[in-house]
Amino acid sequence: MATVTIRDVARQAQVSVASASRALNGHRSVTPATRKRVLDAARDLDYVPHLGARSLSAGRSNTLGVVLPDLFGEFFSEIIRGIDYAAHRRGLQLLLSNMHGDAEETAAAIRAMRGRVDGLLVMSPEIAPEVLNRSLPGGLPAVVLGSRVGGARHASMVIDNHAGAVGAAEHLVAEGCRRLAHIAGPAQNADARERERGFREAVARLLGDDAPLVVPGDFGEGAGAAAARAIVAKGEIDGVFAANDIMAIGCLGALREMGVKVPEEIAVIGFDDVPIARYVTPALSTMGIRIAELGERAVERLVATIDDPASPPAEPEYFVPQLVARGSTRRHAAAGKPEAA
Amino acid sequence: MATVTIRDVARQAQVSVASASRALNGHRSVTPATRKRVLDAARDLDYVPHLGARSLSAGRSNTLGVVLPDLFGEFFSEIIRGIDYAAHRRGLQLLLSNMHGDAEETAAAIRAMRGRVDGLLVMSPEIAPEVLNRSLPGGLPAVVLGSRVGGARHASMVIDNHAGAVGAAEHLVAEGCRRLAHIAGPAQNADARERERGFREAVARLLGDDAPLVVPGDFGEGAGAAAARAIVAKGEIDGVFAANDIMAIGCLGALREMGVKVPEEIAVIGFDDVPIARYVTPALSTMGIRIAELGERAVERLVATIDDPASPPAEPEYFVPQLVARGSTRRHAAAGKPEAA
DNA sequence: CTGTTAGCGCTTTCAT
DNA sequence: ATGAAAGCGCTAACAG
Repeated sequence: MATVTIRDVARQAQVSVASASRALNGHRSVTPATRKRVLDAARDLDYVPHLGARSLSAGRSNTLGVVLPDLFGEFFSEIIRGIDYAAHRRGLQLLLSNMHGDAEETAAAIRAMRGRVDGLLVMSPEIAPEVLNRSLPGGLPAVVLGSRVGGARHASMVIDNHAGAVGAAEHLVAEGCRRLAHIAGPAQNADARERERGFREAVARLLGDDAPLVVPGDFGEGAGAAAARAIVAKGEIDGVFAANDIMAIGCLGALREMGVKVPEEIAVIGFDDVPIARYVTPALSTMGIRIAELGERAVERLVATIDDPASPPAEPEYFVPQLVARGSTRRHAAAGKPEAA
Repeated sequence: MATVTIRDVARQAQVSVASASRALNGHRSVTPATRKRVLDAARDLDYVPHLGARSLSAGRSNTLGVVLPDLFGEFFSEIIRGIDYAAHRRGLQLLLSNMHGDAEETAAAIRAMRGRVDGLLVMSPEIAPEVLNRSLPGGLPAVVLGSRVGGARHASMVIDNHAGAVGAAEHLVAEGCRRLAHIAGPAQNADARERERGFREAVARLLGDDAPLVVPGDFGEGAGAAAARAIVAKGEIDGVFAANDIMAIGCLGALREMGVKVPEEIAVIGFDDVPIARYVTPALSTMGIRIAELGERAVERLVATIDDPASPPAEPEYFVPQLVARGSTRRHAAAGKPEAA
């Protein structure tokens, strides 16, 4: 029980703590003999280094701080998986803090990481970039996920929501839909706003429709179902683009209950490609983000920044969602590419 | 950029670091005047305490270590959510390490937490309890999830896999199934073994079947599909209990492809109640564990142990899975409780 | 190659 | 109520 420290090891091995430290850390300037003595002592005493102390003295914690919003369901676990994978490979630990709250709480969470992490991964779509930027401690390397940070003081990785939304609309049109509707996400969510904007632009351009039906939503399943009812009530609509997969799935369920055939009568496409999308019936078409990959890439960039703090100041990096066409939009008998014709 | 320390605050406020520390931490023995000076200085300098240093000197990190297996898909995100929620409420941070590997790696992960956490939450179904027990640092409070730790040196919370499996079999029989098969999990997984054992016992007791069909699996979707084919090939079977939901879902898909009607011809039930279960068609019946709740409860227990290290030594706490009956087993027209008749 | 000496930034006796 | 000083456990110059 009596926690054994490096001093105990040193004493037992009959060397100074300095030598013990060197031996333990594999420095070259140690006689094989001493090294062995130290290592043996460590083993005998079942010594485990105190990483907290090491961080303090070495000025490096080998830990990455991760601040995520709670709102993401499967998105959350996927991105963590990617982050964890990349961090793990590099022998880095993760200090996690997923947010249930507002900007203030996020700022607090970020502050709470001071002195415990070498860098920060922050994802915070509901908070204005400037606010976020202000909360980020000056000296600490950080990578911001999802939102574009104005000042560009930090690296950022953003999902090209606009392009994704355009892609979704294009796909629906290619599949023969002529009256599109959109189920929007929360108004205060920047990603959601961009998706709506992309949708409106694409619909105007492709179909000449300047006032498409846009039903408000909140990224939740229930909102998707409610939207489906509104859409059916309105009539005419033969293609729906939901701002995320969860709402698309809610929509699918409600359409089925109402006896509307998907994709024949109404085609539905989502956004994200969460794992569930493949399992619903019909399988959900969606604009897929390789979420885990995004997480991995973020770690890579963060590590690069940590290793070279003077590195080039942060071109935002874009992730363009890719169309994943599944049953919920496949209206053509053949699966061939329509564009090829 | 020049990181501001408590000394800077002290100097600016014209007091000693000791007083600064006291004021900052809300100790009572500080003149309101001094306190104000210190707090103002801290604000002016934008001081953020160095939590790593604080941990070292105070001997408390306000951080919980979490070691989880990577193998759990949605299970993972749910339990993290529960843990995070409970930790967050108590102002605790989470140091995360999810394992991709073997016992050795797990041991390393656990060791790597020394000196950075006040306690440990470990879930490690693939590793023998004794090995685990040995890896756990002596002085560190810990709660083990999932496996029953032999020595009982640590608190543990276990899922009653056996009872869950029995419940699943009973439900299938109550729904009128007479020939049951089981899709088993990985042989080295303790949870999986218990589920199989429970299934065998129940089938023997309820149907007098001492050698039911048990198809091997690995908790993956593909294994579930393969098992479905084996089961259909064998014929006769009218009820399937899969050791987890993912395999059950794979099974459902394969059955549909083969044109087998679920639940009319074959009823299917899973284990876990991952979020996806509600979304497949037909919706998957399953033995549900309130995963997030389990995580929360684990934190509670861990905190209790940390606060009172001399507390009673670890009765294992059981979580009994509850039947969640959905479409994949509902063979009666009415949804009323069959037992009531 | 090894030991001695300073800290890392903070909390906490122990005096005053 | 406040300050001086001693460490938490470890690493990193700096001498030898």
